[in-house]
Amino acid sequence: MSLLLRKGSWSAEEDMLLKNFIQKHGEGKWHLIPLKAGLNRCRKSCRLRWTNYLSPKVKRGDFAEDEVDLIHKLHKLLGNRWSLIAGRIPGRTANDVKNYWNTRVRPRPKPQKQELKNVKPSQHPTVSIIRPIPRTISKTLNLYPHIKPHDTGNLRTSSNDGFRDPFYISQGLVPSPTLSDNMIKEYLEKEGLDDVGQEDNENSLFNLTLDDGMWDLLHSEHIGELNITD
DNA sequence: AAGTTCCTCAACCGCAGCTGG
DNA sequence: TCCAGCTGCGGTTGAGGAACT
Repeated sequence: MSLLLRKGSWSAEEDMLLKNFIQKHGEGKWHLIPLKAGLNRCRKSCRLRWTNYLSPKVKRGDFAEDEVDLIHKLHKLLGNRWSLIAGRIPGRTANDVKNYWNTRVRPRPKPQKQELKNVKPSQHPTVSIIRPIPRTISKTLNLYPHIKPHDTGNLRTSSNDGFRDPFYISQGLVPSPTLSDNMIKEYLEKEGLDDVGQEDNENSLFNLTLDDGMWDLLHSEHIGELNITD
């Protein structure tokens, strides 16, 4: 007899089963949930339900003004990298941010039926999709073995020399460039930004997750040459 | 009051990256 | 090196409630 997995909205009972399982076993064991929690749901559905709705970390309600501001700034830098953006906004999930952006910021007006009729096939607009250039980094490459891998990739202020600590992208195996305050200031001015991300409680200007797209952006036309220090 | 359209957001789908055998 | 399984991500859909006619 084949076991059909349930789809659609979650019941209160299912929520309770999922909560109980995660309280007992912790997050991350998604493959065990359908088996051990007594839930007739696929593991993807369970993970999504927890991360987007049931987790105590999830903040409900409307976005505050500063959250909206941050979303706009980060989207300008990162594009549709919803999980990265959400990672900078405590309590908000990638789904929240994505939904917010698609419904409030980028509402697509539905074309009227008459308008559709009037558009000939040859007049359909062409849309170019620009994606970040994929960059493969060897996991065994470590140019600076004396520096321990850093797993956050956050940009932080260094001591008093005007330069920021080296940081590491991805798995933290490749050293990043070091950016001077002037370089960052120049970048923010060019982009019309006053600040990005969250204030560090020390003396940093900002604390920004630098992913591949941002790396390429900084590395190419916006900042110019970057220093690499050891 | 009833029918229709619009809007929101939870949930699904397909794909890519990672990991371990 | 290949492959299968797992996880996480972004794009999209659709149910259901609100607003409008």
